[in-house]
Amino acid sequence: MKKQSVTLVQVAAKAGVSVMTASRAMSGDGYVSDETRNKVHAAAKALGYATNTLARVMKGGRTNVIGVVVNDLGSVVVNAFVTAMTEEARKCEMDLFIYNSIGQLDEQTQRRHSQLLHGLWDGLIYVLPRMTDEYLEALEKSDSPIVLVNFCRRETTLPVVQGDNFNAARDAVASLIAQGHQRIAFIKGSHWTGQSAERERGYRQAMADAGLRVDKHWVEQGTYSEQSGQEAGMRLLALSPRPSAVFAANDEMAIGCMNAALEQGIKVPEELSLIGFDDVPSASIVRPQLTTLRHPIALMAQAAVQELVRRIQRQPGRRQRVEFPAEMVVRDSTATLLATPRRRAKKA
Amino acid sequence: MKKQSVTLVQVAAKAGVSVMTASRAMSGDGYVSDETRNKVHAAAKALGYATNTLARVMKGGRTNVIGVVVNDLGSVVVNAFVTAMTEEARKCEMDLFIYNSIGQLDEQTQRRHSQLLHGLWDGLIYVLPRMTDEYLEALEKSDSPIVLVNFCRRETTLPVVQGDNFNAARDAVASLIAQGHQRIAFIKGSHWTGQSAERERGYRQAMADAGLRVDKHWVEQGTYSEQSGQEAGMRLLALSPRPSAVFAANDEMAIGCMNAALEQGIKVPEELSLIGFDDVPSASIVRPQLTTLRHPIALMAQAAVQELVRRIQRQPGRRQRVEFPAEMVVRDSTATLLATPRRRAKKA
DNA sequence: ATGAAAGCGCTAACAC
DNA sequence: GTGTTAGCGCTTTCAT
Repeated sequence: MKKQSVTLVQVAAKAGVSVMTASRAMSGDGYVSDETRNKVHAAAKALGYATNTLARVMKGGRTNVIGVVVNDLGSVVVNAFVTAMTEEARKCEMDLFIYNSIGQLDEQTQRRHSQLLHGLWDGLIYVLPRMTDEYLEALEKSDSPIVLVNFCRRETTLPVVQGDNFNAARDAVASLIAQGHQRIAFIKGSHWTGQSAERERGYRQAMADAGLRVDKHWVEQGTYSEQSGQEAGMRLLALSPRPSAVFAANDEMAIGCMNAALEQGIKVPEELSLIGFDDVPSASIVRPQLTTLRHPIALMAQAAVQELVRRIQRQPGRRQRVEFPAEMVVRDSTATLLATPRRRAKKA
Repeated sequence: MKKQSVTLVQVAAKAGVSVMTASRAMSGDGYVSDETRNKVHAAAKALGYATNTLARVMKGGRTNVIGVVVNDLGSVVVNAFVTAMTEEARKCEMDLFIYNSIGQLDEQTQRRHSQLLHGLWDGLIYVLPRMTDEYLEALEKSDSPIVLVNFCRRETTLPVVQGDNFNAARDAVASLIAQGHQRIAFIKGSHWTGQSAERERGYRQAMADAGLRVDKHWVEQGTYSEQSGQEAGMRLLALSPRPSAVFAANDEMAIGCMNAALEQGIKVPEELSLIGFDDVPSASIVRPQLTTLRHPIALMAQAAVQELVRRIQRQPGRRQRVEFPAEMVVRDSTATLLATPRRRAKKA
């Protein structure tokens, strides 16, 4: 720490009081006469004194800092969460640091974190976490305040704030069915957070509710990337008869699928309806604009920060798992299926 | 800090040595017999010991943490920088935390930071910083390692890593002139980092080099937002004669301008050529795809981290200001001006 | 090669 | 109201 420039000792000396009195005057709790307080404040200002947070932490104090751990800050959704959380944290008079853990959270990284971060944060929020079960278990045992956002891969004792993927997906697919679609495909994303699985569950539920069979070729595995969506799209569009609608686990894959369709001269939405998830900016830039589903990110971010703050302050936490309904954004990539063109698409 | 679970004291006790020996064994410097070291390591592992970074810092040690301060994490460019820096930091065996200071850095926030961060970071990188002169001066006086990225609003004694805005802008505008354009407009961005001013300087230089006059109505003030670009575009396209090309200080504004043109039925690039800056993802999604300029973000991020690490290790820093050439990405929003349609655009 | 003591800057707990 | 004592977990002396 290279000898902090100005310490409480100097402030106290300048103000002609004891260190403890200076401490009380600065922190605001404990009895200090107005006169003394003013003297101390004046001295502190004159010297340009700044509290050494580390030293305070060493004594068990709060830092008023929230840590947010993400796996992929480049993701638009993650980014939106982080930004909204930063604003909400500020409202709670807290600061917020972001740790971009590229890749999976395993025991190794866990070590580093608990070492490095222990004591630095008052609490931690994991946004769309990709973590091993071991890591999660370690977190569950920890006694420091933690909140998970959009994690539903498995049950946990930690508080979770999440968007409703199942119902959103079911309703979206139901709306396709209502438009006359029967051969509806689904492109999965990575399994990390469990969101893709929930969306798939919603998809299957809607199909089942309508008494429609799900052909095993209609469910493709992607990786949330546009590229993977395009590849999955190629495979789906090569089927005969081909699906008349595709629901992708996120917008990027839906856009990739759209590109695959356009490449083959298949018109969207006339010949192929598409629905994505997340409502990223690109969704309203591509033509046709993408119909999609959207979590209320700002609300969720607020809820997560507030829940964390509550736990930091040892107030009774709210419910253990809070779920927010998603919203469907209908744009131009979905249309009623007029006639069912039973032509066999044989072209490569 | 709520009583750290396992401390060196316990490890030492378990290994049957003194705390100091345990410390030496863990940190690796100082003489410790192999046997003792092994005993200590075993004990540490068994107990799940993790060094308390804070305590170490209190004694003047390094944290191996780099802090990155940004003003707007939502910006695609900022985000790309941060991601690249995180990767580079990891290569240097450092961790990297991000602080998203929404809005301007002034004396108030400066206080908080120097307080909170002092001792926590080994060094700080400011990416596209928006700071008051007072803040910058405080930074210049500080003796902790600091690197600025893409800041050129004014001279500074701090090391700066930046992209070459002037030459990039000049060459881009020169290429428009080579395509026959003469009435070329420029849309400025916010003044924070000074990058817009440099791009404007390049624009004016290219015009002057070609002996072209810059009509004062051709230079519009925007705010880097798509909305502001659209508004500036409306004003520019209402001029008579109207500009045949627009160079915007960033892609978002160029896209806004493109939308303004499309709304008025002005064809891009046939009737209006457009060049942006940054090469954000949207630039290749819009139709026509946007011609733009791009800083080598990954290289710059690496340079910034490496320079910072050098200064942290008290190695002789390299040059005080490093500039990277930008690259022009020619897409479909620019075209040769065939005939100069001198028709008066009178429609509102 | 190992250990003992001192102290980084701050604040809870107790005096006065 | 204010001062004194002690100690957070670690590492830098200095001694052994």
